[in-house]
Amino acid sequence: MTATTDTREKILAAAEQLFIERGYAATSMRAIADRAGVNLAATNYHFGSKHGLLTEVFHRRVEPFNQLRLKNLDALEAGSSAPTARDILEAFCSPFLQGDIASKAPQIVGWIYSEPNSVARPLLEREFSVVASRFQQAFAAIYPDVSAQELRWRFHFLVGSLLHLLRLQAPLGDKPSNASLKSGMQHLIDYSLAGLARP
Amino acid sequence: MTATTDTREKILAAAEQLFIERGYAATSMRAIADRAGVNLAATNYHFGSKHGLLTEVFHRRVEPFNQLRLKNLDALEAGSSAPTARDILEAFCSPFLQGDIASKAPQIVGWIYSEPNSVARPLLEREFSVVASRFQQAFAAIYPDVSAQELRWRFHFLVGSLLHLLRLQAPLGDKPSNASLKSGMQHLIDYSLAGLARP
DNA sequence: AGACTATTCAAACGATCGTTTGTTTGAGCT
DNA sequence: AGCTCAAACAAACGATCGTTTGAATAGTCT
Repeated sequence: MTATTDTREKILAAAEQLFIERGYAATSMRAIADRAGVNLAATNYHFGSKHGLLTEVFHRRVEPFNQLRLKNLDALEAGSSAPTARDILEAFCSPFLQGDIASKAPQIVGWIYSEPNSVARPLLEREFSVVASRFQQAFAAIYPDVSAQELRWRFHFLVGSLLHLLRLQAPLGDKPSNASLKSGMQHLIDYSLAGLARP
Repeated sequence: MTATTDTREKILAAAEQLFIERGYAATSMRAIADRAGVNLAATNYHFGSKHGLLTEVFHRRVEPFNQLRLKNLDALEAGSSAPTARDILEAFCSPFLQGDIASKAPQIVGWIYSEPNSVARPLLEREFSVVASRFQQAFAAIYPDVSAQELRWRFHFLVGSLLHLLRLQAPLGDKPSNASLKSGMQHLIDYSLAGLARP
């Protein structure tokens, strides 16, 4: 039993890292098995196929991550005073900084968006559509004078900035580190608030 | 002679489209040769290797494109009155809308940023480092009270929003079209100006 | 103990990968 | 006419791909 979860976990960890480093298509099942230190056939035994492994790698990180986002938003909306735009933005972004639950989530999310549409789109729709619409509604409640269409654009650009931060961690020329993601997120929030809260 | 350039051009066009659709690693030389309607060996004959083909596909679109960006910026700085932030931002973004010179450039640029670092990074450094630093200097001249570090962050987020727009054309739920890229670019400029020009 | 189930393993399956080979083609030149 | 050489071609190279097989192994229950 422990051997099973051990093997599964080692495969997931190895696949996760290799997908982030090289992308899905450029990562072979053999490379995954080698890095995990398990037999090649174990990958197909536990996950059925390469695509099944991809789905599981992505889901196990993003699912608890999105749960935390929604919990944050629920807490805000259940509060006595109306949440500010900064509150909502931090509820959306801060889970990327929680080391315990989301140590790899930033890189996973940054990576999956960069896969070809045929690979990424089904996973994105399944995991993110609920969260995206919930947060857009939250912003709409704050900015009643901004049209839904305009708000979608602003949210779109916010997500783009966020993904770029997650993928590169720091601007070109700077070197990435854990600290730079945290401070980068603060810069991102200040930057995005200016774009979101326009007349 | 015309047969030569014909074959080269057909290969480049086919590779360009397939790289955008499926990504570099997932696109085979056979798929490229098939779509181009040429012999498989012609691909290696004309470009040396798959990586050589990638380099050429990327360079031939981005080179004239960046030239136009720099020409726009030169024209602004040579003008009688000092350029505004909007002027500079439009000099940076508008070439994506020039159908003749850059019909495929938006998708090419959006795609290359999403390739794994081992593939994308060398190409990005070679083609974009000059343009990026020139435009950052232009912004620095306008905002003398903003530190260079802070300005790099803001430029970083601007690029992220731009790339997200180029990759998806429209927010999720909306359908992409030529018109939506043009109007999306206007939304992007308004959005980014707010984030760039903060106290 | 013996039967049953879950997991690991070495080995191989056919398919497809990027690249190379040796030959044939055809236009330009003397 | 004969010569030259870039270009196109069919065919194959060895390597690697995702996946499957069937036997060996370990753990659990009666």
